[in-house]
Amino acid sequence: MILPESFYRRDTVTVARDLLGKFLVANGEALPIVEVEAYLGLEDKAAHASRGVTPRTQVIYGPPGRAYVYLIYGMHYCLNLIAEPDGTPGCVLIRGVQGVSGPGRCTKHFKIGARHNKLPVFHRDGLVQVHDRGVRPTTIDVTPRIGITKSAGLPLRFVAAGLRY
DNA sequence: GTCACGATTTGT
DNA sequence: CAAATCGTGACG
Repeated sequence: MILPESFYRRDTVTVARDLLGKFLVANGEALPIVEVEAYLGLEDKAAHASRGVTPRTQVIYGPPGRAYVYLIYGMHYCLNLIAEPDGTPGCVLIRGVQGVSGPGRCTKHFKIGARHNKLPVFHRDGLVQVHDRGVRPTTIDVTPRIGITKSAGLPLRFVAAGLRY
């Protein structure tokens, strides 16, 4: 089933952990999420939302269950899912799905780009969806986030060590 | 308008 | 280790 909007209306870390094992569906393909990172609000200097509300970060402050897609280094897209209630910032970076490692490779694989930004992921006919197929991670590894300089070291990266179908 | 920079990936 | 490549945000 498609995860409802309420799934995302929780604290960012909880959403991040619960996203492991859920299926990312786009471009006619479905693969389980195996690696994510949580990005918080003003106190998290590595998060785009830490600069406050701007045209770009507005979606992160908006209602949950939307996609936040942005271009990084002028050549790769990163997919995030908005968490927390409307008005509270927080999002989860999809770093990897089964067989595909790296946020840039992930979006490339699913052909996700700028046109997906701000789209809800809980709609039946949406371009991007997230499904629950009853798959759960066997264990979850927790580590610092990758590729950041600010707020480095925080244990906000979550990796599914295995998947139990 | 101008400018420095980045939640990456790939090749040397 | 360095290049590729461009939207965003800060500043004037």
